[in-house]
Amino acid sequence: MIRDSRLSGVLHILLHLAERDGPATSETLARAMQTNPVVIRRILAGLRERGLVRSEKGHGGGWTLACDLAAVTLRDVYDALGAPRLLAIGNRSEAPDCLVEQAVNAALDQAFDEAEAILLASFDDVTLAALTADFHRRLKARPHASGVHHG
Amino acid sequence: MIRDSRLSGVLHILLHLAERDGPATSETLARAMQTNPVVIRRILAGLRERGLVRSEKGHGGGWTLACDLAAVTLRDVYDALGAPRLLAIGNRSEAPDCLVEQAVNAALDQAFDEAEAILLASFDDVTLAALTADFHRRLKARPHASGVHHG
DNA sequence: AATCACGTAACTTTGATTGTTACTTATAAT
DNA sequence: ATTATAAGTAACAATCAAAGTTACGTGATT
Repeated sequence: MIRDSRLSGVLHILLHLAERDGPATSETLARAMQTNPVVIRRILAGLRERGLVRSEKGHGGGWTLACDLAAVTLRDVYDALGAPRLLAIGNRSEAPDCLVEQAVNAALDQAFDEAEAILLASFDDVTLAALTADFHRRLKARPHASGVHHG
Repeated sequence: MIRDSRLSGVLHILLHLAERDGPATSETLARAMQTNPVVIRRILAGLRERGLVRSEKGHGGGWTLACDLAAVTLRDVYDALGAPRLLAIGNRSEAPDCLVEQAVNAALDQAFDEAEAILLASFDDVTLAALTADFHRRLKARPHASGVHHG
């Protein structure tokens, strides 16, 4: 079971954008994220629809932030990604008329629902501004680091 | 991202075993679970090492419960499966020296750890006996259902 | 001995994500 | 206008883990 790291990745991108003046191209972002420009465009397409980023074609084009960092939470970003599944384990949904399976599912679903709610509530509590603030704290503590990527 | 349903599946198996007198063969269990005997053996192998089930070879052999249902929790079963990953999303762990990534990871890890702890605590709270009790409640509410599989 | 059932290694299939190529469309600079 | 740049997107390939399958070995019962 492979871990979906799109949320982590897109936050990474947003924070990088926040540290730039001008637009960043998919090409640039892809190099920073060690992936492919098309992957970047795919991920950011959802965010653009939510008004979190803007894209411009042609010369001098690329991606820019289009939101107030203090007003956007991890939950907003998660939703913009299409609210992907949070839990790696789940119920077999075959034979739902089996009473044994119903009993098992009922017990597990309660635990799963609770955990998901906790996670989403945590996402609600963190703004992008809090992340950039944390980044600058780290930068201050290690001033020799540039904060941007080399490759 | 595919969901790991081994926990759900193995609980299903354990409850079925609890409803039987004699041993059940991998063949029988596989039919009930709509899967392959080898898959059953693979899953139950971990449980046998933990003493939750016993297996006997040869004529009249098969799988039997080897534990006190009231003393075993979902957590024990989960651990016997090798404590598979609970969360479907996670951090990109590339470029860990990037301060942006560190800030992102710190925020997410806190949320992830909390959700995992909640989930495991829920597992601790449910015994197999509670599951069988729930099954019998359902059976009583729908007495026409057999509780076992047809196939 | 013959049959039954688990033990296990090796391989195949499946399903979702991610990566890649190729091409189109829109914008800016010359 | 032409050229260069960069996103938009469809289609395809590569990857990877889980699940399924085959084949054969081991041990127990009859």
